[in-house]
Amino acid sequence: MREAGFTTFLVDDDPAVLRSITRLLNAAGYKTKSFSSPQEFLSSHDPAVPGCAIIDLVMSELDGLHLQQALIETGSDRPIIFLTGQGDISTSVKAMKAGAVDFLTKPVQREALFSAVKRAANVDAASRQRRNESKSIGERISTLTHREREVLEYVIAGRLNKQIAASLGTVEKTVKVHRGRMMAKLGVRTVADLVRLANKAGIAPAHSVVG
Amino acid sequence: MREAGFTTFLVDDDPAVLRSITRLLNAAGYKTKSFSSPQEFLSSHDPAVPGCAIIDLVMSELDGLHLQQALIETGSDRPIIFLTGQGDISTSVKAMKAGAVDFLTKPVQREALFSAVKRAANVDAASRQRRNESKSIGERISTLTHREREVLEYVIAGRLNKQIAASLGTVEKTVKVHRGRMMAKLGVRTVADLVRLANKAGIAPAHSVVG
DNA sequence: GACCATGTAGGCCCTTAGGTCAACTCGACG
DNA sequence: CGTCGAGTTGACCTAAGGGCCTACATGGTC
Repeated sequence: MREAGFTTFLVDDDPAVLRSITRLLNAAGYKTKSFSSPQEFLSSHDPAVPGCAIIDLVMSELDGLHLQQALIETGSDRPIIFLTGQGDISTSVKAMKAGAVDFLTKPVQREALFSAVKRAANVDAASRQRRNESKSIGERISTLTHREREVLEYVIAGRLNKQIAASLGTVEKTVKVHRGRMMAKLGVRTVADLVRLANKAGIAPAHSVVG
Repeated sequence: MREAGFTTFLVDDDPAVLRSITRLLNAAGYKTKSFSSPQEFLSSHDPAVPGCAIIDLVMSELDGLHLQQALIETGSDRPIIFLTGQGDISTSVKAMKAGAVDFLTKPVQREALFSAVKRAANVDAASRQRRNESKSIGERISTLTHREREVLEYVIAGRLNKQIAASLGTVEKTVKVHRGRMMAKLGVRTVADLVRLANKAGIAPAHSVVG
C-alpha cells in the first residue's frame, strides 16, 4: 500500500494548462493528479505518497511562493517545480533559494519538464530514503526505557561501565544489564554499529569527559 | 597568516561598477578585491583565503555562468553572488542550481547585496570548517601504515581482533599491536571516538560480515 | 491479588581488549 | 654491513565486556 508509485501533483488554476501538462506527463508514463487551487492541493496533501509538485507561480488565491512556504511549514520535503507565464528573476531566485527543484517558463519545453521531473523524482527518493531510515531508527530508539537511553548516551561517549555506573549513581552490574538490553532492542551487537546508529538518529554523546 | 579575513572578490568588466560596489562594501567594513576580467580572477584565485565572489553575469570574454563552472571544476567551494543587468529567468535558475548563493539584478539594492554577502560569508565559513576538520583528520590518518589502516577498517566494522587476524592471515596478537598503534596515532582511546573520526574522514568499514 | 515492566543487584564464568617484555624477519638506506 | 621501519609473534597479566541464573522492590494494570 506504500507502493503508490511516483505521482506528479499539478497545481494550476488554468484548466487548459492542467490538461496539457497531464497529457504530456501521462504520455511519458507518469501518474498525475490535478488541483485547480492551492488550497485543494494543500488540504489533501499526503506527504507519504512519493511524488513531486508542479506548481503554477501565479494563482488567484494563493501565490506559488506562498504555497511553497506553506508546504515547507508542514514539514514536507515534497520537491517542487515551478511553472510560470509571468515570472521575474527575483521570484525565480526566491523559489530556488527555498529549495525548488526547477523553475520553468511557459510554454514549457517537453524535455525541460521531463528532466526537471526526473530530478525531482531523484530528490524525492533520496529524501524518502533518509526519512525512512531515521524513522525506523527512531522507532527502535523509542522502545528504550529512560535508563537504557541514558546508558546509550554514555556508551557512545566511550565511557566505561563503571564510569557510567558512577554517573548514574548505581553499580556496574546494573549498567551492564541496561546496556545489554539496550543493544538488543536496537539490534546492534557492537559499539561501532551503535555509534553509527546513534549518529544517524542525531543522538549526541552524553556529557563527554567532564562527567 | 591564514588570518586573511573575509574578502569579497569583485569580477566585472565595467570599471564603474567595480568602483561603486567596492565603495559600498568597503563602507560596510568588507575587504574587497577587484578583477576586470574572469581570467584575471581565475588565474589568481586562491581558495585558501576566505571570501566570496561577486560576479557580473555578462562579460565579454567569459560568461559568468562559465566562470562559475570553471571555479567549480577547480574544486573550489567559493560562494558566488551574481550581479546582472540583463539576465533572464533561465539563466538565474541555472546559476542557482549550480549553487550560487544569490542572483541580484542591477542596480543592486544595498540591503540585498549585504544580506547576500552575509549569507555567502556563513556558507564560506561552514565549508571552510568542514574542510579544515577533514583535512586535519586526513593528515593523522595518512600517518598510518598500510597494515594499521587495514586494521582500522576492520575495527570500525565491529570485528573482533581474532576475526581481523583471520581476515588478514595473521594472529590475534599482531592485530592487537597494530590496533594499539593505530589508536595512538589517531589520538583516540575508544572505539566510539574512532568510529566518529573515521566517519568524518569518509572511511567505510571493511567488508562487513562477509569477509 | 495476580501479572508485568522497570530498575536494581550479586555470583559465576568466559571472552576480549590491551599492555609489558622480548624477539625474529625483511627490505631499504647509507 | 649495520641500522631502521614495518610487520610479526610469543608468554604473561590485568581490566573490561557481557552472558546466565537468581532475586527483590515498585508502580501500574487487569
